[in-house]
Amino acid sequence: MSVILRSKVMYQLPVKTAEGEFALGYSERGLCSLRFPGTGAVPASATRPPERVLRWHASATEALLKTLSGQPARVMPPFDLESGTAFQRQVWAELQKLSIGQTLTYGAIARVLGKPGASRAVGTACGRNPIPVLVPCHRVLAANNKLGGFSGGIEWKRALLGRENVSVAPR
DNA sequence: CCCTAGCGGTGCT
DNA sequence: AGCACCGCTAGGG
Repeated sequence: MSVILRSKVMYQLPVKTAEGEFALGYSERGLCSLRFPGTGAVPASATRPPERVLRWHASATEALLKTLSGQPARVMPPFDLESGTAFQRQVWAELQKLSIGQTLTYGAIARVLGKPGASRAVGTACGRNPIPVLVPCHRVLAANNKLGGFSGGIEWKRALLGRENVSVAPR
């Protein structure tokens, strides 16, 4: 009777910011995706989302604006991260423990998970994070204070960290 | 700086 | 089952 549900995006709603329009996706369980500006138009919902989703979106909007400005989010919507593998969800859970300006390395997360050789796999899992910014994969750096990668575009990572006053090694 | 070997999880054949 | 792909890392030149 237990079934692994793919987190289906049922509603997509926009968030207008100074940096452009983000697209937030919601399943029946909560926020399940965040797309950066310029990654495709936000499709208009055929039907008006239920109140519950609108409340989630209000929380997510505030949290996103706060995080983009380098301030702690006061509220968060529920996250639906069930689409991930067990390993990915463990990594994403570690990301959620990081507050503004707090960073870890890929290797450190691997060690925390008891898999010290899995730093590269941690990087891949970060890259699959469906809710960047709010699940702060941008706070994971490579060894020696280097920037590492970012699926949403390395300039976004640099900007997000800069807003949080995190200094990163040049090159 | 560069290059290389080794690494683990994932997804596609 | 095999294999290529990766947001990595440590070590060496």
